[in-house]
Amino acid sequence: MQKQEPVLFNKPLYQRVKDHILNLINSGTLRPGMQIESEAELVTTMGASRMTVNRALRELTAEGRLSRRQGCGTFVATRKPQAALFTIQSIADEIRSRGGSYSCTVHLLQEEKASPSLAAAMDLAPYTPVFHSIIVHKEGNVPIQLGCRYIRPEIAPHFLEQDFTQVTVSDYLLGIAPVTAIEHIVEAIIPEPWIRDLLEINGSEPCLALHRKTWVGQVIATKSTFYSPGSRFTLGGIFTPTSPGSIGVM
Amino acid sequence: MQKQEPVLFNKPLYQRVKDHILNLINSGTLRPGMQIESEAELVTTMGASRMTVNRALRELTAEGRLSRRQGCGTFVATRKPQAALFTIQSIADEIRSRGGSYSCTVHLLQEEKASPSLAAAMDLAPYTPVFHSIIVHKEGNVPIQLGCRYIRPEIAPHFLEQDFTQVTVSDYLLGIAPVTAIEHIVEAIIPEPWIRDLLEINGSEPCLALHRKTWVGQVIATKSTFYSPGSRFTLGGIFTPTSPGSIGVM
DNA sequence: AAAAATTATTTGTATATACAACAAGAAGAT
DNA sequence: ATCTTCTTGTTGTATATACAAATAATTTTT
Repeated sequence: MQKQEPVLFNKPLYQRVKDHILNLINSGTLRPGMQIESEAELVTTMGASRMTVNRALRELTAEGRLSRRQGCGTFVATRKPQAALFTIQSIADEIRSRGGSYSCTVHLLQEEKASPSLAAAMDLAPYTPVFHSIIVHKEGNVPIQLGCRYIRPEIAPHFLEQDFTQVTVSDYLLGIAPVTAIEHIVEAIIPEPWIRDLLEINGSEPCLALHRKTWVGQVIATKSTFYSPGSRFTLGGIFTPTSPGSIGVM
Repeated sequence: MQKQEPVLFNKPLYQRVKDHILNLINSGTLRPGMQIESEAELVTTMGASRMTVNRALRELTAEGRLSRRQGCGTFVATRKPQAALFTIQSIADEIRSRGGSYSCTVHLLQEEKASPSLAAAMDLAPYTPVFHSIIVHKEGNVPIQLGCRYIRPEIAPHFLEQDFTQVTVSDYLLGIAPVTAIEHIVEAIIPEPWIRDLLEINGSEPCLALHRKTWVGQVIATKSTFYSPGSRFTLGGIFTPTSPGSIGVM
């Protein structure tokens, strides 16, 4: 006997509630900051139980589309464009999240005049002033990476006054400007002597260099990160179609 | 009179269940791929109801720490594997490693003459022949990413004869040529209609585009990958000074 | 009028229950 | 032996209920 085909194309109910809200947001009916129906109202309009509605709204909140306040209501999240799409994870968090003790040393933090080659890379006129920082990040006493940054001063006028042993450069910059694009180049190099010194490398071992250009509108910051030999990192990783978008960058 | 401070350090129960699992993972008691207690067992060991346990495990799954299969069990998600200096991880392995069924569709595989802009990006003379492929990768029936590649023919003369439903393009190319440098550019775009069609996107949701240039000596291949909305991936991640270097790239 | 207390609304968490869907193994039929 | 069917255990979803906690509006008191 043939088994009856259920043919249940229907998505789960909580997913239909999520789609319903997303449609209202994407179509512009619900705009950022506006309050949406309460759970109780959605229970009647969608014909779902409150727990199901609650799950839908909770997941949309975790995905950064909604913002909820107990006792107040549910609102369409104001999407700082990059906040929903980009989460740039700091090296400090990375180390602490695996139980290590993080510290860093600021070896240089000053204004310089851009060399012609740097100016070209940053779309500047030669000898324009730029901010330059060199910071070594450590896990315990072991140097992990060396960050060498050049930043256009107009983006962060008070850059030189910051205490980057307390707030990472990334965190500081991300609090100031919305990133619109990132470019990465990865290469294997023989580090120059000054890099070997700061990373406490003995011989002439090859190490990884990751060069990052960050666009903030048309303006540009560049960072070169040098990793101690034997370091590994992952470009690419897990991704799932249901989870919120995030990009972690060291 | 000062109001009495409630001092309620207790986290919610579902959070304590999450912490419990995370501790077992981080301490190494539970290793990637191992099966964890079933919901029913956690109900007894943690003293929570099944719905609460279910919520904890569901959120950990959404966060990429666990992998669940209906009827089978819950497993610690396998994160970064491998060694070698460069390990370019294929999307197929990525999907299979978390228990999904991988498939792909070759929508285009032909020789074309490079447009002036493409030729400039690839360091070619305009209208030089290049190989062009468009492939959609799916997990189950859900399109996950769309890969659009241009390749210099002299690198892979038999490119057009391959069956890329059996071997991924990445695997094929890596078997031929040693990569010497990679460049990534990540951006958020509103996908063009033909991309929306292939990724089965309804509205005009923004999706991530990852553009990769690959140097093989001086020669160049380019790939643009478009991710379905809501996808997340990680650029950067865990790195340890003791483990062999590896770079996974999708 | 201002402050305090109360009430109503809304979200946050937790439980018990139920059934569906899937996977793997066991038992039975061929 | 091999295939089929059944059973069992697992996760996935949905509901009704309950109480806690935060916020806003209202009422009462001073």
